[in-house]
Amino acid sequence: MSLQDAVSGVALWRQVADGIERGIADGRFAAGERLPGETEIAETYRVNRHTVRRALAALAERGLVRAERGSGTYVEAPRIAYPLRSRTRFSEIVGAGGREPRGQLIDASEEPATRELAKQLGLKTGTPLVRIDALRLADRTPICVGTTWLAAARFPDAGRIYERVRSTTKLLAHYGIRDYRRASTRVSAAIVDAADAIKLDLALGRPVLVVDSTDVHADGEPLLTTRARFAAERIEFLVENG
Amino acid sequence: MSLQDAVSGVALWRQVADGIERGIADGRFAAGERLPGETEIAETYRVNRHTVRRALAALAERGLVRAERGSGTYVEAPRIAYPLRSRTRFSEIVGAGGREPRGQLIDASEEPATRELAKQLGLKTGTPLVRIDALRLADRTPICVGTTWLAAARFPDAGRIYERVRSTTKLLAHYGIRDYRRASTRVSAAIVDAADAIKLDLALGRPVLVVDSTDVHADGEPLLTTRARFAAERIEFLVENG
DNA sequence: TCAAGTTGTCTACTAACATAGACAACTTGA
DNA sequence: TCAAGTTGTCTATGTTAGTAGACAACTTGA
Repeated sequence: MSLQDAVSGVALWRQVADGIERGIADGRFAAGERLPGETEIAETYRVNRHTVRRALAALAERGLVRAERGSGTYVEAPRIAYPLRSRTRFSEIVGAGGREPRGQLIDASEEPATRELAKQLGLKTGTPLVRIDALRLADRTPICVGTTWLAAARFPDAGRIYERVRSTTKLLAHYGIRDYRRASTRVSAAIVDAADAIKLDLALGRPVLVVDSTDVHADGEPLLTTRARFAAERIEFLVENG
Repeated sequence: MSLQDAVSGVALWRQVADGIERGIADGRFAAGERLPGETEIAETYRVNRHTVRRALAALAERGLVRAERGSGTYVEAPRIAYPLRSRTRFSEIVGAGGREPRGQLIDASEEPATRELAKQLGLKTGTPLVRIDALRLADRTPICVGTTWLAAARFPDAGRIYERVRSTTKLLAHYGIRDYRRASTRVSAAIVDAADAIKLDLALGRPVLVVDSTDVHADGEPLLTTRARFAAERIEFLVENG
């Protein structure tokens, strides 16, 4: 056969499911449209019809398709466009798409800075940091989980304050900071880990877009650094070019 | 157990391999460093040692780790930073990292514009386009495959010319275009498809960063549009912020 | 030298994956 | 109404993934 020799470690039905999902994501199968029949899909992927059924069942459980007995299987879903700008606000993007943005604090804690975090924030390794884990949703769909670190000494009680204001901008405003900007943004992709998969309601093995960013004060002082993981199947980034 | 109930369709050993790879990518395991012992990894992931061995074997085959009998398993690899700018040149980025950039034409053909491509290029659906598929490597490691479309009427023989000059900039220069800029860039993530997996020497099921971009003339006329797929495990994007 | 800890190899068993074929239940359009 | 095409369910069987335990081969440091 053609698929199974190429891959290892990923079940055939899963590969078929991913293939169909890619078709939905890139528009080959439009929302509302009928997918090819199970027999036809089985032929194109050169697998048994039962394998295709399993793939479709998995997609159906995630709400991407819906099977109708005697008729066919139909597509259900879209993707949100997310501009990467200096002052992009999550709520504005989601709101612009006619969806209701929501934020949710998962956890706030203190932990010492790793070498990497310390470098980002211009601190010494081991400096106490406030770590804030938050989840962002559009309507009821989870979009991303973000982990933000701030110097505990500079921003005392940041966790509790964030819990109240639920916004980074408002959090900084609380400490008298009204002007700040994005100093760096790094985008990469990875496979979702177990903890994020649960929070994002994402099947394990799915890709996430990982965005590492650092915000600095107008005078250049590093304020906070964030690592956000976006469900790749629900979002795409728009990069602004001069 | 903890992993297998959460996921379905992805083999346990594969999940362990991905977990370790993530650790390498984000620096938890630095290059040259010794990984925890197989028994310890088995305990942390709550799987059998044989499963861990299979995961490590897969990573070893991809050149990410190297096992030394009696001693331990050691990390081998890094990631290239790739700035997303208006006038970023692949060769400059790779060259700056001390690696030798290479380009390679995979295929050049003609095909009619889909609705989507026509929109990007400001043409009518069905207009004949030249399609150029190219692979880019750093030293001997494949970094990305890119598909570029140009209007066949505006750029006659573009495929053959590209084959000779092996550069988009030089190709446009051939038609007298010396000033052009990036009009839009969209970044998303997906799972590599079978064809790209072979070209990129990537295991199926691995994530790719998908970059859709359109370049326009100084006067705003759309020139070409590209869909490039980057091996996520070998690259990360840097977004420049004002 | 030697004990402790490492990777490498073997056998054995259970559960999940994949194929194969048959037929029921239902929808659609002629 | 009815035939063709669809999804849903069942049984059966071989292959791959995962667990379990034992021991060999090798490295390291005391």
